[in-house]
Amino acid sequence: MSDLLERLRGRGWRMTAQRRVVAEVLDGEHVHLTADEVHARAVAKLPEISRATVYNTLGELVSLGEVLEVTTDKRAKRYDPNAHRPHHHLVCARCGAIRDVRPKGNPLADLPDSERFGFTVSDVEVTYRGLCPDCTAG
Amino acid sequence: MSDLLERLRGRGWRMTAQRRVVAEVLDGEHVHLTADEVHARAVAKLPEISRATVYNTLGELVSLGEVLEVTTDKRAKRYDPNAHRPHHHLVCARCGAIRDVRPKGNPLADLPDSERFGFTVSDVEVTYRGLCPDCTAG
DNA sequence: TCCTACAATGGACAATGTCTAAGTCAAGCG
DNA sequence: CGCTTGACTTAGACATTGTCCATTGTAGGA
Repeated sequence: MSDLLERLRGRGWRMTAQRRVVAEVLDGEHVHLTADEVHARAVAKLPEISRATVYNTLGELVSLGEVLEVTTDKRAKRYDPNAHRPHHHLVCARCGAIRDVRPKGNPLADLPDSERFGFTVSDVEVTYRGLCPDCTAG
Repeated sequence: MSDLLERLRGRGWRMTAQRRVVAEVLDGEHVHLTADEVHARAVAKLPEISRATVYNTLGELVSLGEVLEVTTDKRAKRYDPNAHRPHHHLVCARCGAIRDVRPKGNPLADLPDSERFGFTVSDVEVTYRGLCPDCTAG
């Protein structure tokens, strides 16, 4: 949204048609798109945009903390525009559908010092796996 | 170990030199290898083993539940021979090192029905991210 | 020992992501 | 308003990881 564009401009991001389009695509649908899906949608709005630019722009958005990378399977990374609201993911093992969920506890607190092996732990990623209603029925 | 080979034989697995080598590699080091790393180590023991066979065998071991697939980044899948002891992973964001850890809580229980959206949830995967001691210091 | 179904091989192919050299353009400056 | 400049974009080659298939080999039973 313009929010996002505003923030980026404020950080000295040079605004180009390509970047605007990528940001719009991410903001338009709050689903988790792969880089290629983002590219496909971007091409629909700006036919000459290149794949490299989409990858670059996504990478920059991730660095800036505006977008999260999600790796649920080992196919493509997915990009999650919902970076400012902490949440986890529920993935269908059959069809790959992804839902955002918000469990109760705080998994970070569940990792005692004795299990940290000197690591500076800064983040947790929780992925629930199962079958979505459609795949359960089918 | 022979344990693993025993179990596989008991399930009617046809025993070949290639499969034995792959099982040995996985069992030898309790670290998390990528498919190509498994292949490299297997080649050292049995030079003519092919990449396809390693991939096939790893896939079968996963299907049989003897080995777990771990996807921490979007590089290669990693294979975790520690399938019979539930655990989670602690990953260094810089160098990629992986440790097995055992947090206290049960994240499955932290996902209320209202957040399950009709899914049949069967599994959770928790990945802690941070910096390992070496990378924290460096 | 011989048969046969299952397994292995190797090489082509597919999917995703990265890099580079050259051209293009946003935005500040005069 | 028109330069200038360095950041941005492009196209396509390349790299990595994984999958498929037709052919050849072999484990294990009869």
